[in-house]
Amino acid sequence: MSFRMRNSNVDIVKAGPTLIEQAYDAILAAICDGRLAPGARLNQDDLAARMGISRQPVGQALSVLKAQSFVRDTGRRGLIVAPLEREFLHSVYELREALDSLAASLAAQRCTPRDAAEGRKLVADGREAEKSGRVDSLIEADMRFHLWICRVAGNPLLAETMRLYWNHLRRAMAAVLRDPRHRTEIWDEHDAILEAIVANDAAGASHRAAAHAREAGKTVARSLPATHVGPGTARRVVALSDEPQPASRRHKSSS
Amino acid sequence: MSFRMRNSNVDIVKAGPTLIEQAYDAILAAICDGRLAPGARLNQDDLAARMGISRQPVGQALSVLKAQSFVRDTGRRGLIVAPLEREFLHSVYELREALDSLAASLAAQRCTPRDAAEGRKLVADGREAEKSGRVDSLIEADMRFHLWICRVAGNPLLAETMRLYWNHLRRAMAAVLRDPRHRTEIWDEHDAILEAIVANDAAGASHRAAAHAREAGKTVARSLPATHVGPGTARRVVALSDEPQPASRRHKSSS
DNA sequence: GTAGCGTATTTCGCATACGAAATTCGCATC
DNA sequence: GATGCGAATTTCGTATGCGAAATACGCTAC
Repeated sequence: MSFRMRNSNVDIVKAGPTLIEQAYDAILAAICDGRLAPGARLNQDDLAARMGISRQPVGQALSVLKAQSFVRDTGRRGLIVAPLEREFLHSVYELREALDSLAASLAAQRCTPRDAAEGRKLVADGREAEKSGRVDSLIEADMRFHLWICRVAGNPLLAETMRLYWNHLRRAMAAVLRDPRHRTEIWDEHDAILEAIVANDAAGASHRAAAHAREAGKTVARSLPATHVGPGTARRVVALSDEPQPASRRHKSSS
Repeated sequence: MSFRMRNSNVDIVKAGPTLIEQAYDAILAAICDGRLAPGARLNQDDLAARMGISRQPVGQALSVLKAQSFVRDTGRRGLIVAPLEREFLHSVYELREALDSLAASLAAQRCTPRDAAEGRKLVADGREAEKSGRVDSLIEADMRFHLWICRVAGNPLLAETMRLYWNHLRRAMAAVLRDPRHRTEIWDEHDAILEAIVANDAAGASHRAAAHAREAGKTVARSLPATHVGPGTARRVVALSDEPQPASRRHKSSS
């Protein structure tokens, strides 16, 4: 038996990443970075073949993604990637404002020097990404900074909820950041939030975070004038792996 | 979750409730009203047999419930009903305070006379349930009132998120309401929130809702002193259906 | 050319089959 | 009686098979 003595405890037996989890991660990543376009039709057989696994784990992953509004039932047959709808993103931003505000407030009450150092590094990374001009780097830095706040806030449910919301936002942000009118004060605002948190100024951090989220929401609303970038787009899906994998790979023994 | 077209001429084709959804509803209901005790081990075969279906839809339902923290991986083999942990409920109440506050504020800005009538009826029902003294009726009335606010708020994502949180809270509330020290001002506070919403007083509604949630959280913390009502309890599960169903029922043709 | 209709194909939901990991039980040993 | 080891059992993850519903296709009639 796999008894592994650590210095104090025995380490928790972690169930290895199952194909379900891998499929979930892969599909979600593809949706969020746009490789699976909004409105694109999702085919279980197709996805399974691309990943070299059977339909079963793909179906389970899709069930979860459906519950999280990343994919949507067409009513007839099959699923589509959730369209980028203005209304829905408005909903997300409304919640985000409340939750970011809460997170910043809590983080300000719990921020340790170690946390502060980490936060400062994340802001520095963000400014770096801003200079580089690469959109995906910017989005990632943005997301990391805000999820850092959630982690410092010490509320796991808040962190998990925001992880989901951010994956929704990521889909829209690519469009926003390509928009020439996009805001350039983002990392100054982040810096201000950070310093309020580090200074244990809960009210200040909360207020700044709410204002930041509100502005971000406005920017997205401006860049997404169409009701939705919908099913009509029907761009060819380039997902996951273009070549169907040999498809036979018994269990996880070969991983 | 599902966006609903208002006065559209043709009605949307709704895919009938699949066994996955039925299994999800059944298991979630059993968890929330305590028929499946916190910490109880969940067996796919067993659940499937009780419901007279195969493991496949049960497994998919459990995947979703796991993502929503209603069940938890044991790490080794199988799942358990999530224990009622004080820390986790604290997390839920922290979020609830922020979201109820938001919901009340939005609802106050959108409340129509028709909504108001509905809300008043719900409060009346709640007072009735309070007189009856039946714990499950009280919980249901409480939940309905707060979800009414979310619906009036007009943010579908908020409503769905609060639906999940309330199902977590329901599990704890049975214990709280049986506690003789439980608060009796609940429906007075509800009434005050309602009247602020009806009067379009966003700030007042928001403030009262936040205070209400904060008090509710304190009460739960008081009634759940133990770190968790955990796996040790191991009470016999009386779930769903005690007799294993004949188990053969081809497809959904017989539904 | 278009409309109507019947067939073929796609694709999902669900059931079942199979292998692997891990627990449980039994048995032998000290 | 307690302990160590191996076989039987449990139970999950995954693959595959099957039937149904809906779409897509093709054919015929006008």
